[in-house]
Amino acid sequence: MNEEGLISIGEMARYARISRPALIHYDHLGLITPVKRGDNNYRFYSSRQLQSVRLIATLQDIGMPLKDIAKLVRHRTPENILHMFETYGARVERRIAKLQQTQMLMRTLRDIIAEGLAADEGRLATVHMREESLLLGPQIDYSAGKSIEEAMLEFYAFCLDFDDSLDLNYPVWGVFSEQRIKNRDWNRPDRFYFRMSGAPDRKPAGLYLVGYTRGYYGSSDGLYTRMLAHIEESGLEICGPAYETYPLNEITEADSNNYLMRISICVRPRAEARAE
Amino acid sequence: MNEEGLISIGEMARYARISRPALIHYDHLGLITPVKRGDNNYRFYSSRQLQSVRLIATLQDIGMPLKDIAKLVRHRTPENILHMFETYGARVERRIAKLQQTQMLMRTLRDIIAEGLAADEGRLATVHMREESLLLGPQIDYSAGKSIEEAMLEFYAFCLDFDDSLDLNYPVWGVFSEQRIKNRDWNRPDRFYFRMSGAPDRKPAGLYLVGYTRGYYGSSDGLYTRMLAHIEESGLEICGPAYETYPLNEITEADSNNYLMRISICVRPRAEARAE
DNA sequence: GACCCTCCCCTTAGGGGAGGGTC
DNA sequence: GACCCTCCCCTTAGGGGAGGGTC
Repeated sequence: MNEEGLISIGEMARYARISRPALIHYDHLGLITPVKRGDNNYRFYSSRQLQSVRLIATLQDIGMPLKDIAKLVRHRTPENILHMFETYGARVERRIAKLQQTQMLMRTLRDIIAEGLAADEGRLATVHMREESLLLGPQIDYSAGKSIEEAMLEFYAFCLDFDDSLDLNYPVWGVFSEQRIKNRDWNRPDRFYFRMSGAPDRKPAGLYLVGYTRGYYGSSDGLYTRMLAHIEESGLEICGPAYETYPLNEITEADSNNYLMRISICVRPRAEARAE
Repeated sequence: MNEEGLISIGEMARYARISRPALIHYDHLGLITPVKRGDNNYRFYSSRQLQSVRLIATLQDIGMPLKDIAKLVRHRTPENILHMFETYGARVERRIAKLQQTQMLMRTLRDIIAEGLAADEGRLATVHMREESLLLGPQIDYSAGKSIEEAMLEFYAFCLDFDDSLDLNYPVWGVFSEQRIKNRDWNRPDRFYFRMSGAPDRKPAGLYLVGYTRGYYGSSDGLYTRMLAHIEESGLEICGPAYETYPLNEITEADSNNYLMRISICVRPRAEARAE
């Protein structure tokens, strides 16, 4: 600080928490010009200018281009400033909502990946699973020779139809009906679904036989065969659909033969067994 | 969609909500390459790639540079992805907190400006004011010939000392002690303060005589003179400090002679009057 | 030694054509 | 007519020096 109570560019940078080059850039744009230049051409700012510098930095931080800031500063009136607060207040609101959505997404993906890492790949386990909320697509009609790729695209379109602001970030998985499993028709899901919190549909809580296997999408035959045998041997019976998920997929694996699939089949003790 | 269930770049752009040039850019960087090129050199993406495109777009949206995304995609493993979620989850958390702070700031500034616009500039009014939270600086010692500019800088330094993550966005205003007002020493506040919610100090609720005047910082003599006369005539007496604020200042006014100052002096009915 | 000045070159992530072919 | 391709030029907001002076 000099004897007039003015501060150098370095001091202003420190107080306002912006860089020295940024202040020089603002000066060049005429956004905020030091109140004085020394005989040595040094810039000197008044402490009153700190508030203006901070406002510029804050507006920039919430995404206002310097060009627009300059225009606003040139034509500043109470009305223009209030109008800007309204516009940008709404933008900041939306931005926060978006970031919170992204946090939800990251947590969901994290849980999915963690499950993949924790999977006991060799074993089949009968466990009680909690209810999950999911967005369930329509029944897929394969009669016209529709491919899985086509069906998946239709599912994406269905999701956008359901909520056109939906970000299609979540992995798409398949549901297989009891009938289809028993028919050993293991490569064509009945429906696709997203697992995401707040979705309208439910995977019911209950007993599921859970198994894991490695491989590219659709290489599930071996696992289904083992699971059906296990159901037979263990006195269980299928009592609902099977859900296929890929806890480890192209997001985490470079080698597509290394994707990790999980199948969970809804089961219960067999009728005869229960009658005993 | 073609017969293999693949989609064109335009379709991918629509589903993933990013621009066509952005997809081409991702392709050039090797970030996400279409599964196929047509004989006409058209790009064709598989529907499975939508998830990857969305992840890239989302990571970019939360501030990850494409270079880092490319590195992560090249070396993707469950562990690396989980680590990235942790790092960026924390960043998003901080970002949200910052944006919420900015919303608070915008609301406060909006209220201040709205007050300035609504001010009845000619009139003096005795009103009951609510408590306000503020950050009060130390008593200013003018004995060593300290200027107001210097004192204000010390106040800023004091604030950073109080909380070094404080953004100095809020306007700085002055408090004048009862003694100083009576001494007609109207140009040097006893303390500076910020008005901001959540601050530790208080402007007490109570009765205040409120007046407004236009002019540059410090041109308050005329208004104080009128206010003291009014207090005398109205059977009031001063019972606490005066608070000076500038509802309209360099933020909203290009002409510095047009700043709007508000003085609120803590008053009560005079003792003799009360005794009647 | 720490600061300040003025060039000047460089970067990121595409947007916007031009010029030409394709469904 | 709506899409797709490959250049190629342009933009925003400074960061990082070089080369030289100042407290």
